[in-house]
Amino acid sequence: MRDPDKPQQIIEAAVRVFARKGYYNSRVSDIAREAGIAAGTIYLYFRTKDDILVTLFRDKMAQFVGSLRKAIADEPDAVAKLSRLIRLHFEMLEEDPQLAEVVQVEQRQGQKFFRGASAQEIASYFALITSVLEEGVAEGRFRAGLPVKVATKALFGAMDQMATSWVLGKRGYRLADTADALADIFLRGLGRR
Amino acid sequence: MRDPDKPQQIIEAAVRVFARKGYYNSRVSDIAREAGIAAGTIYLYFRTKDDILVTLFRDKMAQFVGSLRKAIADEPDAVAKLSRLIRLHFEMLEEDPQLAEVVQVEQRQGQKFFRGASAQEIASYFALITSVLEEGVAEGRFRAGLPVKVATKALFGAMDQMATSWVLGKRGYRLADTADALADIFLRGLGRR
DNA sequence: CTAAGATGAATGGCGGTTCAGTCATCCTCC
DNA sequence: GGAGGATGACTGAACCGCCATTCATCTTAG
Repeated sequence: MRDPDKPQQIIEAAVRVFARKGYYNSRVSDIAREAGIAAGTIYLYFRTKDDILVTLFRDKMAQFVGSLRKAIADEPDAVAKLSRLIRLHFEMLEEDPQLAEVVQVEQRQGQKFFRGASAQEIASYFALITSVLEEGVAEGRFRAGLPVKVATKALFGAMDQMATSWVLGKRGYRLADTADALADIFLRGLGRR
Repeated sequence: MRDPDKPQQIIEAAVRVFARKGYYNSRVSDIAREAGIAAGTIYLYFRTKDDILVTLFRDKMAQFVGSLRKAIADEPDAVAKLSRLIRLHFEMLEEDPQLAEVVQVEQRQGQKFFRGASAQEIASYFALITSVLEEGVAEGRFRAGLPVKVATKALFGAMDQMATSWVLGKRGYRLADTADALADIFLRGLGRR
């Protein structure tokens, strides 16, 4: 009789609370109140407070990468795929500003985040980008001998920084409006000629 | 009679301790022991534990940007400046792996870091990059109409991600060896043609 | 001798976690 | 069909370990 989507509700509540106050300033009891349950109940579904953050990130990230993967599959070539990927990355963050706040600013809690459970989810995003780049090289749309690993990290880092700046700037402009400019830099940077 | 470089010693000790155990797993008493002083002494020089982290970052970052600024001033044009900046950024991190660990992984403790005292130091690094890009446009070495703000964030983000990946990968290769590949991507991406 | 720096044991409070008790729901048996 | 019992999700007040910070005391330089 355990509510099967209570964990989900707790996670959604946690996103709102973390976005508002930051992870370390949030009390487990705050999350409980936001979710309309008692503090103790959270421990029926999550082992620790950290576990909430980790699960939150895993879920959201898996969803994020899944959507991206599906969406770019439609595109005809690597150039189109890359443009679409950048634009979609930005659009998805814009659609859920609270999640964006948490992911960009709160999520990166030291070793826990970077070396911990989240590493795999990031790796799968890297793999997605890498596959697009390799496809582009195979198609001859990106230059032969492109250092794919470097380019993957560079692109991810660039998108990530764009997103972080946007969040820190109180989202005072449309992030997706910068997608073309960023794509342009990278397409030139990766292309032949 | 206050030792004028005791704060510096405490900071250096903190770098070592934070690099080893992470910020949140480090006790103030650990830092004291590492510095060879009593825990209470730290509070003669720093208001709180957070203050140590913030000061650490401010000092190191100001130094970092200062060195970069000085070094690239020698270079003849924006292309050379950009290449030099990327290489130097990487070399400086490689020279002090413990500091790199702290800056890349431990430093980004949520709101404190991003919105707090460190923001200004990052802004000054952004300003440095922006000035190089604008110079490049003025020289005609980068294309006219280059979206300088986007390019600044993209380049910073790319370097930052390269550094983070390198730290997380246990520094199993030479970071500076990737500088040319990264510079290449950006110089093509920003250039004319 | 004095004053300022240094010490480190003691403190306080904070907040994650626990767990004894409550209650709603479902089952069983007369 | 309803009374009583069993189940287990849920509650939230209390606990307790932790550790940053303090301060009475000591040390040392001048």
